[in-house]
Amino acid sequence: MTDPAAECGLAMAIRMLEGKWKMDVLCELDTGARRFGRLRQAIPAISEKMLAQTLREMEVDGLVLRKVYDQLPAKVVYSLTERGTSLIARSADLCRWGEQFGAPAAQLQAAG
Amino acid sequence: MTDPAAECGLAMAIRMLEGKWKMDVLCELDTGARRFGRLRQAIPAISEKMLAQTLREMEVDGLVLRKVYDQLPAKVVYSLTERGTSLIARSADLCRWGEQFGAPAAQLQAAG
DNA sequence: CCGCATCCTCTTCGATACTG
DNA sequence: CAGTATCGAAGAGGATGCGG
Repeated sequence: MTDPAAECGLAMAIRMLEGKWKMDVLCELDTGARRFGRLRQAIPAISEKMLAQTLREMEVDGLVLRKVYDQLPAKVVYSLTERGTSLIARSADLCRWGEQFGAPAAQLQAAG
Repeated sequence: MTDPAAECGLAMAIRMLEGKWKMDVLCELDTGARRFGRLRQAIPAISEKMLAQTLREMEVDGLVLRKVYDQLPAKVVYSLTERGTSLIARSADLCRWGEQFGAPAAQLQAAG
């Protein structure tokens, strides 16, 4: 673990965001707090298993807050923590970078 | 592919950076152009296969430039493209975010 | 309604051996 | 020196069924 990349804060941010569904959940929760079922509707392609797993990981990383209401039927509301929202805010530069340089990459792949 | 996350430039940047070795190669090449063997020395844990594969992907994404010198023994030099360097520059905010919020996450995992 | 358990598949990655 | 080929292990992710 003496690699310089391991010490880089960017590497840590990438680890929290990599995976098939992290960005989808992050984007959805950025528009407001959501219940489990509502998230499933918003991300139709995701399975229950992966949604639960993704939310757990993001909760452990401190990106997502999980609030349980003890009632029947069960009710759980997910929302972004301050850490989650700050992550999005700090990603603005990189987001614009992707929008600016995204297209050429697809062309390279299509040509190759 | 109608997910909002798929259209986000950040998602594209993440895809280019995710994977076990992308950050290591990016950080190393950020310090200057390197030959294949030199990169292996700098990242001891990586295998030849994974280094070659990682470099290929980054080349396809337009992050890395691969320059071949037709001589014996073979000589290939890798360097960051302007796109690659701009990616690093635009990641500064996120990097600081990771340094700031990184430690608490490890504590959460250790506690859980 | 929320989410875990199981089983299965596909991709990723590591180890080893081989080529120009 | 700079890769490619092949094999096998490990993990991610999908489908389905069950429990609180």
